[in-house]
Amino acid sequence: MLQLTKRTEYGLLALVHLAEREGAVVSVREICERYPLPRRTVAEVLKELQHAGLVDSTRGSNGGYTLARTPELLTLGDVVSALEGAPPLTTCESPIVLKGGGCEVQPMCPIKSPIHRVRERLWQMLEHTTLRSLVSKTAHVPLGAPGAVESN
Amino acid sequence: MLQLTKRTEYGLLALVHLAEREGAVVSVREICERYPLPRRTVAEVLKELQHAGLVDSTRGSNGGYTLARTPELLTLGDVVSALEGAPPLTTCESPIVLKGGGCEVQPMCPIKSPIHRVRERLWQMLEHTTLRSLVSKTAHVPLGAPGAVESN
DNA sequence: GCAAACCGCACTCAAAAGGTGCGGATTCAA
DNA sequence: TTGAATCCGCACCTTTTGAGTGCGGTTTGC
Ligand code: SF4
Ligand code: SF4
Repeated sequence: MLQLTKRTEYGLLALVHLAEREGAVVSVREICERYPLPRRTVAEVLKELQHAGLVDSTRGSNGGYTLARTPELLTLGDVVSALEGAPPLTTCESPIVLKGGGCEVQPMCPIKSPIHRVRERLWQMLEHTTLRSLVSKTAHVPLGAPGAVESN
Repeated sequence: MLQLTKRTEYGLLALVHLAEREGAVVSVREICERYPLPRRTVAEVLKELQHAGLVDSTRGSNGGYTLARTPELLTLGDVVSALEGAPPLTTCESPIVLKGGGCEVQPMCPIKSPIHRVRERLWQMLEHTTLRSLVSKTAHVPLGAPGAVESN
């Protein structure tokens, strides 16, 4: 399904919050007080982002995460790539799996090449969308609004 | 996962074949002799495409499917839309589901708007890719190549 | 009448996504 | 020193989605 995973959304939200608090060490708890997200899963995602080198972690009592680069150098593509792998878009062209022998149609596939082209474009779009552009557009939203949601 | 479903690929392959045999009534059997695909599932897909008005069906002994429009007017977007619904890209912005009450973050979501923008772009790409462009690029491939695949 | 094709529903099976349990290590601060 | 807060790592479970099939029916041409 042509859709981003929830994990990716969580990651983006977390990164946006990290960017807003530029430089500060931010705990998962704080992120989940800002947005009504499952704490544990967000932690999972942050861990993956740290593995991918997008954020740095500080352990201990006042620990948390910080951006590893400036928001200008952090793209949507980086996040997607870190959390979902490069977008294959088709079953073949996937650098990861290729299990089960791959697609039988491949040698005669007429749609492989055109779809590959679409994939490249999509990827370019993602890589040209920086975290900065996500933050700036919402820097003026009211922060104090009590959402009053109950999930976790 | 940012990926097209196999059903969509099957649909595209079928449509390409229909386009190649312009106007002719083509049976599912013939498509599956051309490409090594699970016959039954392709039939399922064709049925969906017919429901969406992309192909016409003819019943009976010499029955099969034909394109409902010319390849120039049939876009990748039409196919994806028919088989997967419009690409939501995010959990919200999905015109179909919205079950479970939708996303709790929505009222304060900083990434909704930018991602929506990406989605629009993607959608435009898909809608500007016609079936014709898929066919023409492979009109010269050798058709008699015996792939020698065993599935189905 | 028979065979070939589409029609329609519902059902199973497998994979992916989403989320959690639990114990451990690290740091800070009282 | 003690304890609370935080990240760490692995494995596990549950829900959702995707892929494919069973089976009987209807339509059409020979
Ligand atoms: S070879 Fe063609 S049909 Fe097979 S996975 Fe790639 S694009 Fe899809
Ligand atoms: S509101 Fe934001 S977090 Fe929620 S589904 Fe939409 S984009 Fe994702």
